[in-house]
Amino acid sequence: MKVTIKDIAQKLNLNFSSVSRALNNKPGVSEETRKLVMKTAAKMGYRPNVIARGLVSRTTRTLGVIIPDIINPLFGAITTGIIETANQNDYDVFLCISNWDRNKEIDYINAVQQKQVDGFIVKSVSDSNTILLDTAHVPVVGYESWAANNQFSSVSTDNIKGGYIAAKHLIDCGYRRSAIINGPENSSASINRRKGFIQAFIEHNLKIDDSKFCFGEYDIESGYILAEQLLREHKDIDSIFTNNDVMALGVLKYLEENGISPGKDIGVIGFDNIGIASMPQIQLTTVKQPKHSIGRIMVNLLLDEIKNNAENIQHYPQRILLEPELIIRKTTCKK
Amino acid sequence: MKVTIKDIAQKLNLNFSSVSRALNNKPGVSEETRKLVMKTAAKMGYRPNVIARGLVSRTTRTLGVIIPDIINPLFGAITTGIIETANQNDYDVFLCISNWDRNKEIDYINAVQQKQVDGFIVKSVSDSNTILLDTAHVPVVGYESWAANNQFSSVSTDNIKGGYIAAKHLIDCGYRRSAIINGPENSSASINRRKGFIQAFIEHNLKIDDSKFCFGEYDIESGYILAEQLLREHKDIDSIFTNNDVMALGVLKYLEENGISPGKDIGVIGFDNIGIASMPQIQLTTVKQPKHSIGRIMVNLLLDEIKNNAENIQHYPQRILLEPELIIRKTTCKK
DNA sequence: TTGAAAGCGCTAACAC
DNA sequence: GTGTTAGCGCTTTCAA
Repeated sequence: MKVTIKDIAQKLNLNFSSVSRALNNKPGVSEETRKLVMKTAAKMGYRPNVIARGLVSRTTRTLGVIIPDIINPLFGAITTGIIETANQNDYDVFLCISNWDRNKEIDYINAVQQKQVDGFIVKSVSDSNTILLDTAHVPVVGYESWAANNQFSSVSTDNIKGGYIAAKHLIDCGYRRSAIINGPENSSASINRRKGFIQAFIEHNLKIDDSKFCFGEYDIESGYILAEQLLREHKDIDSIFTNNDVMALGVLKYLEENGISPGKDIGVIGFDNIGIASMPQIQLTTVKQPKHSIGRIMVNLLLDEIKNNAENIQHYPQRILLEPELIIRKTTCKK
Repeated sequence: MKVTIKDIAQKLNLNFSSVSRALNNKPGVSEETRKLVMKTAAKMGYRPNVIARGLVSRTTRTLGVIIPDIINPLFGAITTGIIETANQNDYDVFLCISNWDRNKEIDYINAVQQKQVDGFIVKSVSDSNTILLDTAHVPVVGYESWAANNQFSSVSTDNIKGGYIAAKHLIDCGYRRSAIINGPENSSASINRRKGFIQAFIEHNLKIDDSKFCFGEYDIESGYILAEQLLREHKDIDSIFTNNDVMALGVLKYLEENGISPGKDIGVIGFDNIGIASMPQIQLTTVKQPKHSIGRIMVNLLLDEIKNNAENIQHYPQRILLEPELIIRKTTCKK
């Protein structure tokens, strides 16, 4: 059986509240009893029930994290950053994978709150879910959710800028007829990256054809299929910007299988800079997101809000925008 | 403020236990009040405090998961399987990343129990930690921990067999002078894979040189460094078996950078079959583990034990061994 | 310094 | 059908 403070109080002929004081290093117990209690607790294999403790303190020292997918190394790295930083601050993490499913995400948003997390982080699959975040009972930090009227804080890489520098690089390389493989049509990250991309083309008096935008899931298969489709329908495409590296891998897969050489025959640029992108066999040019930092920053922001909340300090949603960085490798180098 | 059953009881001039009954669809309330309660609860934004509920029921419908690393796609896939299966059974998951740190793992083993998980899954970094698992207060399922006297259940791919089929394949291909890049020296998975590998060599009257075993971390860098070292010290090596695919990627990286062609100049075979292994640019021959199934099976096993535990059914630790599968690609094909 | 008692939000046994 | 009460394991206030 699990041993409780009552068990150890009984054994020592003490009141359980004295045991509690001793165990928590609170004043009001003699050094003698404290030591005795500590020793007996250890001997009996006592483990405090933090659940019960949380009922009293109304905090659980637990954060919720809701992400779409953990196989994508981008989220793997962000999650690692989140868990590390949370742990450093003595928080644990509830991880929920929405699997890009809107309704599952909604379930999770409710679930973490029922589990009394002190706050949570969400990479929302759908902007429409952010209403739920505004009405959350605890602080929330979003990743890549940024609508002007959102009441919760958010962190994001500057996607417009990211798209811009991707396009700028392609243009500098001499590419003129780019296509974009986007994520889902309503993904705000995707929208902003595209916006920045187009902006660069316009600034250089180049035009980019709407028919060369296509949309898919953020996975290898989508990249593969859309590359095939684009290249079949538009013989003039000289470069492809994919909305993330995983999709770019799908593109590279298609190209390799069809004897098209990326960097020579066609330019390819991704987004994220996942680990695999630097493999010599891949050498994918991409726009880097500071993945690990994103996780760390989100947790710090969240913990701040949790503290402010506890101290009744007025809440203002914060928006943190991180710098993207161009990583030039071998899949772009026409000139 | 968070609304509780008392709040809604007060509003409705009901006793809070009636509200509880209504909310939980328990008998003992008129259909009329039930509906009224439901409606008011929804209107007031009531969210049950599952923490408090858990105090009473002594269950939390939460599983702990302790793994070393989430960036490695192997664990990503296993974790996805775990979370999916847990969710299907209405359980949530506490994810802990030990980062290959023995002491951090110990902390987590205690932490999840303090959080009153109903059971937990561990991929232990060190066999010495399994003592803690035997004395856990709740059911435990291990991944790749299998000592004869362990009291907890475990799931593993048949690593001996996996090593064996890897060696057999190399031999069939005509390779005769293999090296092994192992994981950490005390990793039981590593030990077993090596054992099976050596066994195949012996059965074929081939001998394999101890000096060609080297040990490292399960990451790309280790694979890279050890490949360099092995190939510098042993000019005669014709093939390398790495203990996981991530290390194999490091080997491939080294080979590519040094103009050595895997599959032609040297054979490379990995373990796990992570997604990236099938990329046409990589085409890594490997031994597949049924990653997703591993997650699913571990959860099912754990839930079984949780149920048995609740019903006081005698506990016998179970050991489930899954079949590895050879996936032949382009990094081995001497002949 | 220690004990007694209340209460965190909830469920469940028992009265009425 | 509804209210009362006790109690899950713990912290905290108030008495002694």
